[in-house]
Amino acid sequence: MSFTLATWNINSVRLREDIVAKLMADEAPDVLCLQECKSPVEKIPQEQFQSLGYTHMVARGQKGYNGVAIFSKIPMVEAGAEDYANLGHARHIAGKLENGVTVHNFYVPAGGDVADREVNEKFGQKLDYLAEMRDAFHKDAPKKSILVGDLNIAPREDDVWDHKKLLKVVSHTPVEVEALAEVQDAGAWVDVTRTDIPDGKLYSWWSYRAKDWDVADKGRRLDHVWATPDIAGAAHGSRVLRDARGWEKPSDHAPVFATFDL
DNA sequence: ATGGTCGCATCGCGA
Repeated sequence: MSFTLATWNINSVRLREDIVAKLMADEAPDVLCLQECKSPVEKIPQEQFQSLGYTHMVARGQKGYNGVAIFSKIPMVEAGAEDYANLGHARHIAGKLENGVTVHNFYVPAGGDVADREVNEKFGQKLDYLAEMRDAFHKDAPKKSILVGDLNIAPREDDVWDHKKLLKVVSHTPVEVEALAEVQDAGAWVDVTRTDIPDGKLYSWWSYRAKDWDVADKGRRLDHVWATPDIAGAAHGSRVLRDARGWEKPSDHAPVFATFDL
């Protein structure tokens, strides 16, 4: 069977219910992973999504901040949720699809403005979160798994609009890039997006602060689709739906897609 | 070099 998965930092699922529904109607991924839902689970607007065929949901939520959800047309059993670095934040949810594939949906801490844990506690929390992700995948090797989400790190030079200008900017510092590589190595995760689209600039986020985001194109690839080696070869058709960044009242992130033929 | 924009626990904070 074949299924398509998308990941999207939605920046409030309640405010943007209609563009989530638009994505579901127009693009119809079988599985849609959202981050920054900014909603308690019980206030996630499920009715419209169910009517579009997304009859299965697993989610973790909190009021105002964070929050992750997986909507699926494929039956799903919840496999769990972790609170890495003990932040008490809703940043991870995992679901197991009935085809045996486990989907991990992450919202890694952004890390604040200063890339120094001595003066910026949030940066330390980001590094701690990544270290605990690494340790968890090292301890329990993932199989038949997909990891997606807003990882808040753009690892490659061509994942940012200007590598040199961003070397000291949180999301592209060498220490973060190394920490993300350690997570990836620990689970033997394959970067599906960059396997499919190996060359050229590729972004999934553009700041709200640039009114001419499309022309200026000062983007970063913060949103990722990874898979374990046993299913990574089945992946194809990766893309960023850049158009969605220009929709009415947009999120500052665009959805990232991949299809798996299993 | 600075400030710029969003969303919500809304006039401060996180992104």
